[in-house]
Amino acid sequence: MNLFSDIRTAVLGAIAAMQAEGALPEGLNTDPVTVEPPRDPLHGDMATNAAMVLAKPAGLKPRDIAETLAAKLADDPRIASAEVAGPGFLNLRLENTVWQGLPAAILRLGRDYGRSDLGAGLKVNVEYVSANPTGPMHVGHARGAIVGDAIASLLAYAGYDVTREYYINDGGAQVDVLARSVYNRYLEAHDLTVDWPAESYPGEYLEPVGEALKAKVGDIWLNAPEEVWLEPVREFATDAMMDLIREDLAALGVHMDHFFSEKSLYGTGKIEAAIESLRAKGLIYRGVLQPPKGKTPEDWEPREQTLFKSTEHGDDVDRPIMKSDGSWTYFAPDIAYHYDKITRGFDQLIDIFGADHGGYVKRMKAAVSALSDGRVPLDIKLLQLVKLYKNGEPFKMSKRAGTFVTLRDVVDMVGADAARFQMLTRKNDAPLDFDFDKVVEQSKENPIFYVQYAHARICSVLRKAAEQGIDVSDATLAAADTSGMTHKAELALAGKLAEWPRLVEIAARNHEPHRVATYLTELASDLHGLWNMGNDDTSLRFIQDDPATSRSKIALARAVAVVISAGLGILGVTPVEEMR
RNA sequence: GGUCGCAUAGCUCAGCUGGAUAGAGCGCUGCCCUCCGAAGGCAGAGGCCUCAGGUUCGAAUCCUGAUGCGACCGCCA
Repeated sequence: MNLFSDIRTAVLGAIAAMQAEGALPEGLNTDPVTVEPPRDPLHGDMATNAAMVLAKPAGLKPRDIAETLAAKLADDPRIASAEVAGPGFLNLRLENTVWQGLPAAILRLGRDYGRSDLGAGLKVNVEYVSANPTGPMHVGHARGAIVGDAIASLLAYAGYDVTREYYINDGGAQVDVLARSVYNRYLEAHDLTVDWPAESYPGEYLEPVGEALKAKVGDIWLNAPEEVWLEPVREFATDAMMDLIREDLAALGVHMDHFFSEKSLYGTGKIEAAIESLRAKGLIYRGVLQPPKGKTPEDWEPREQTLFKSTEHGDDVDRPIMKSDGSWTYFAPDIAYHYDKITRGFDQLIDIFGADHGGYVKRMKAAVSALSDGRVPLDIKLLQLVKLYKNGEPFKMSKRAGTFVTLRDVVDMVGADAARFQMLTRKNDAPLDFDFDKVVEQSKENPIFYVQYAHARICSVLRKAAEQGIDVSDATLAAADTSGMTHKAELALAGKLAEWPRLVEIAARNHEPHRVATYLTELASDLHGLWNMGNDDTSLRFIQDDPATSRSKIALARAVAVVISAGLGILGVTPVEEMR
């Protein structure tokens, strides 16, 4: 249920009635008609721009349309008044009964209040994290994991059929480097001394992998040439790394539906098939690229390569898909991977990348556009850096100094809930400050605490009421008589709850889960405000002398808790019932 | 040089995909617990929404350009 769309439907009905009477021409596009909360509550409960957006196509004055529309809408039993204001706004005031009925409706629906059919079951693939399987994940990966996961949850809540996917970069040269590093650890496990080349992963986390390899194969590869062991060690090592990564993700509460191996694209004809698909559209050719404008690399020399004509789909230059030695560039498997997603029937694709991959957005979008003939939209979210702080001081990461912060470190230090909420308080294209002390601080400065505190306070009221023998089950609360709910603070809180389904749709449409965090903070603020009003005006306290009145007050509070719980659920944060 | 992103209160940031007098937290000033959790709340002060054009009934929001900051820039993923 969504009060804003309900009223919008009423507005559209009134417009249709005016058309039937000849007061408005037929065939008007009503898509731009919105019903939204006015910025200033004094203007009413809801405002519509209908008269203003219809004025021009209808050839009429906005205020004239608004006057007629207002008269029609005033007949709606839910609408108390409709007033024309400003350049042609129509300010609507709803009957108190509408707000009074909201808590019961929310309690009946539970956390499903706010669910939307916006997605209409469309299949969406959200690809995120996709860290190279060469070591433990660091804080940057954590942001990607959390944001991707929250987008996936948000879209699922908004009615999309969502698949969470991880692309394992196990096909490139870096996994060979990993394999050699693990082989070194394997040699060390046999008490041999080894040389570490510059290109290697000397981290201690590979020691147990070397030990495990020794335990598995014994000494059979000690003197074997690389051709013999490279392939099996690579597989052994990447499996071990993926186990590590899966554990790290689980610690954050992230669970993928599908892991897609880049390696599975090689030698299976999948890359060739994807490229053939492009070739069939006339988008593959042999050619020589110009050097990048303004910055010619020292060793630049013209080379003929196999190119993808990405410029036909919005890119700035065509992109190489095959190196001059005939092997694929990294772009080729990326094309094949996205081709695979398209052929699996996804209607929309979302990729979560680090900001350092910004240069690949256009070519990737071009590839998806070409492969799907423009049918499948690809949205790429670029995540800015996470800046770490400790006690307000910048915290520099350094592998050598031993202050390299892994994803697991973050979870161990602040917990998955605090980490998740904090990472979701900023939009993706803004850098994020992450202070290890502030995210666990118990004060209103810390939004996660502030929201949790509101939820805990409500739970506290429910416990207290139950102790006094008041039945606070949702079913009983939903049946409470809320006709006494007339104070403007209570009605305003109900109004905030009415915005939840609308906010879900806006956030989902934009793939912006941070809006949920922002909304929850506002909702918590309203709850705290009402709570404190109870200090001066005892009639606003949730628990009253009379059980029936108590139930009607508690119904509103409980509805707030339900929405907080639903919102936190989307963010992957567990609502707490008491602060300790 | 090119591409992309960002620019809003002293600081950190929201701002509903174009709406009315631009919001919150911190910091500053002054208040509120005999009362469900004060771990909270209320009020005040604080703005050229970087700048210049444009689009229209209307712009912090969309377009163009400028300035500043950041990321990236042909066989590395």
